[in-house]
This record gives sequence, C-alpha cells and structure tokens, in this order.
Amino acid sequence: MPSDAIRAALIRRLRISSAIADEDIREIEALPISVRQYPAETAVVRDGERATDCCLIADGFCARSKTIASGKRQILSLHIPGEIPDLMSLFLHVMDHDLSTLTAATLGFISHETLQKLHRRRPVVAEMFWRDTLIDAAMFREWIVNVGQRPAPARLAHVMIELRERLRIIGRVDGASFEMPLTQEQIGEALGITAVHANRVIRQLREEGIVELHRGRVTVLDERKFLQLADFDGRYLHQSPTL
Amino acid sequence: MPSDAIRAALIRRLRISSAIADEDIREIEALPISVRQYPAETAVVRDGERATDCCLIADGFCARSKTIASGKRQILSLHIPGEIPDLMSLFLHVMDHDLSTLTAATLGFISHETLQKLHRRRPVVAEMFWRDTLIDAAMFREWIVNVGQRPAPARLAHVMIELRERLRIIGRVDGASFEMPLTQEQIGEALGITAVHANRVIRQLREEGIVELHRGRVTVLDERKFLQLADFDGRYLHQSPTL
DNA sequence: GGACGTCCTTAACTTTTGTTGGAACCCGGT
DNA sequence: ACCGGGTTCCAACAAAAGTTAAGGACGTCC
Repeated sequence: MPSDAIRAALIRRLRISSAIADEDIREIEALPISVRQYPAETAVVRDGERATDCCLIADGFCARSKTIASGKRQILSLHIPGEIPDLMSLFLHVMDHDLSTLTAATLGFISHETLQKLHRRRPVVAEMFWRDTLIDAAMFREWIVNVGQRPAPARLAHVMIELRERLRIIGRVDGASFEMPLTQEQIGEALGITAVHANRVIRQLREEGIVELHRGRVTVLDERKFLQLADFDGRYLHQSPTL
Repeated sequence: MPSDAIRAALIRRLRISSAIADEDIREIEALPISVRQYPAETAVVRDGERATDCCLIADGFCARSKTIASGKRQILSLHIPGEIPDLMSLFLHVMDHDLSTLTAATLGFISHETLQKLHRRRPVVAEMFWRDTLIDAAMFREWIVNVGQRPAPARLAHVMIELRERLRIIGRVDGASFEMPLTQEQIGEALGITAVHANRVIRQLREEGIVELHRGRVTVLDERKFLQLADFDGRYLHQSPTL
C-alpha cells in the first residue's frame, strides 16, 4: 500500500470529527511516515515500554489490551485503518497497556518529535489530534458501561455495532456484513467473559436469528433485533465536527 | 473557600504529572473563575448537554456516570478537589455522560473561550491540559480492566486504592483512613455489581480484616492483604513528569 | 494425504452474582 | 422525643457466568 493511501485514510477519518483547513491537510500529507509490515497477533508496543513514535494503521486490525497479575487479559479497544491507536503516547511516553495486531497489518510510524513540531507550528492541527484522543476516551467510557452494565449478549452486539459504525466511515461495510477478525477467546477478553461463555452467547444470537459470526465476519440477520439488543447510541463517537 | 486556594489545588496536581514553568503558573493563577456551591447528589452537566465551561472542583467529591436504556447506571470515575472532570468538553462540546456531585461541593467554572485563548498564547499549558485528559483516559482503561476482569472484592479494593493514591497528592489521607463518600448503591454502580452484592463484598472484606468502610470513610486494617487483593499498579496514573 | 495445532463446540457441574423481600439502623426535621 | 426516608444489612432463591473436560472442524506443514 502506497504511503499516500495511508494518509488519505487518516484525513478522511479526521474530517468526520473535525473541520480541517486545506493548508492543514497539506501539512498532514507532508508528514514523514515510515511504513512497516506486521504479522497477525504481534505486539507493536508493550505495556511499560517508552514510545518514541505514534502508529498509524494503514491496513489490518489492531487491539489495545491490559494483562493483570492473574494472567487475565482485557481488550480495551479495537482499531481499524486510518486510526492512530497510540496517539496518547505523545504525552504519556511510558505505555500503560499493550498495542498489538489482530490480523497481518501495515503500520506507518510518525515520530513524536515530528508531531510536536507540527503542533507548535499549527495549533489547529494539535487541537484536532487532541480531539481525537478525547474521542478515544469517550469510547473507553462507553466500553466501561458495556462491560459493567449490559448482559453478555448485549455486550457482544454493542461491540459489533460500534465496530460497524467505524468501519462504515472508511467504506468497509459490505451490505449486512463486515469484518471482525477476533477469535472467541479474544471476544471474551473484549467483553469481560470467558471464551466458553462467549461461544454460548454467539450461538444464542445465531439461534435467535439476530446475527451470524463466522470466520471473522459478522453478518446481520435481523437489523431491528440487533439494534434493539445492542442499546446503541452513537453519540459518544462524536462524528459531527459542527457540534 | 477563597479562589486562590482552588487554584493552588489545581496547580499542585498538575505539577505531579507535568513540569511547569513559573510563568505558566502565573497564567493559570490569573484565570478568571466563577465559583458556585452545589448540594450533594446534584447534576453539574448532563449527558447530551452542550458545555461552555469547564468545572474545577474546589471542594467536595464528584462522579461521572452514564445511564443506559434499561435504567442501569455505571459510574465511570470519581473526582476530588483540584481536578477538572469535564476538561474533555473543551473539544467535545456535547456531553456523552453526566457529571454530578457526590457530596456538597464548591465548584469553579472556567469558560472554554478563556482556556482556548490561553492555549494559543501558551502551547505548553495546552500540552499540560492535554496530558491531563490523557491521564483521564488512562484511568478509564484501568477502570475497564477492573470491571471486566477482577472479581468483585478486588474491584472494590482497586477503586479504593486508586482513590487513596489520588487523595494522597492533595494531602487528604489520614493515616490508615480516607474519605470515600459513596452509598453502597453507588459503589455497586462503580463496580458493575448490584447494591446487594456490594454489601456482601464490603462485609466480606470487613470479616477478613482487610478494610473497613463506615459512613463514607475507608479504614485499612491490613495493608498487605489490601494491596495484594487490589492488584494495584499505579503506573497508569502517570504521576511522574520526568518520564 | 496424514499429522498437528488452533479454534470452535458442547455438556456437566460449580461459583458468582442478581433478585426479592424484609428487618434494623441512622439521621434530619418537626 | 418521635417520625419518616434513606441507607445498611441479611437470607433464600434464581439466573448468569466460570470451570473443566473432551470431541470435532479446519487449515497448514511435511
């Protein structure tokens, strides 16, 4: 994938949540990015490490997670092309969680130094990236609610719909189906349940004719039931720059 | 409480996580703040509202929460004097959650306009506040882990220790005891369990001689057991500006 | 094309947590 | 001093989720 296409995905996403001037877009397009390939299931940055770059996903899926002393892992967020999952490392240099690939991925790295210089030169760009980290935090808030208050089937539906709404922005939803390349183990880690229970819940949603999950692809069978179960209100994604 | 004391609490807290120049401190001290009193259990800003100010806690405890369609409420974070719990509203104008007082509180309001002007004038101050919102997000990540992966007794212990470590910064820990003015209903909402189960867990920790919770005050009975149970690693609080 | 590993699937059983309902306690107001 | 409302506390039962164990599907590598 050419480096230009990567930038385009980023800019498309930023435009959804912030109004950007053409001049600022040119600045972002001029950002030096070094591209690297990663296999599936590989750590990009680890908890405790000191980051010097931010990572822009050009292609593939990533996830952030934390592992506790007992060895249990919690997935905190899923990430798709055009996103910068570790933007927070710009000012929180020591990572407090892991960032890793779910699928094979193409990642672009932008140095903290470059970004900080750009921010000083163009405060509006800084605000746009700041806003991006705030939306990240808003998604964490909703994730807390999901894990803390919703029954397991609703949790799964909610995570699916959030992912779908984000994939939609980058044109990656194909009718009633979209990618969600997680194993049942990982789905459990995202929802705060065990893999066995994740399996039960997936089966239940299939048997009730709501949604089908097969080989990393979600197919919605009954959109109305699906939305109702998920209790989804996308306001927290803050996708409107005018507000 | 005089307006100066409020600023002092804010600056003390910011100093813990960022290095600040004297000149920037003077700028923060010069910020116009309008102070207001709130009774306990009162909404400061509500989900869906458009915020025009940020709220600095001068005195008292606050909490952020979200309520889902079924009526269940999830507490997302607790806040203590010196903090600005809705700093995120600076760039995410429409609230995606509630901010309310737990106890009677004195709150200082700083307009978004004032803050944005200060940021343009002093990019370093902007970065410091940005960092503050990033730490906020880091605390959400840990909260996800808490609710998602730890058994209920560990969840309670973890929330208690997080609160204690933050109270320590502002000199509000008195030996083995500190304030935690939540009802058992609210503790349940914070931990993602019911009030009845919260009561069970509190009783269990008391019977095991680990920690006592009485009338909004926590008293640690066995520090070693307490720490071990909570599985607490404070790195996510990012309290060292040098890193 | 067989062996291996990973993931998915399911069942049986255990533990944790939710639900319901009620009694005791505490505090503020009259 | 007494009342009333909100907590706190508790027990019995129901439901949800965790644990353990084991077979089956599928893809990959020799």
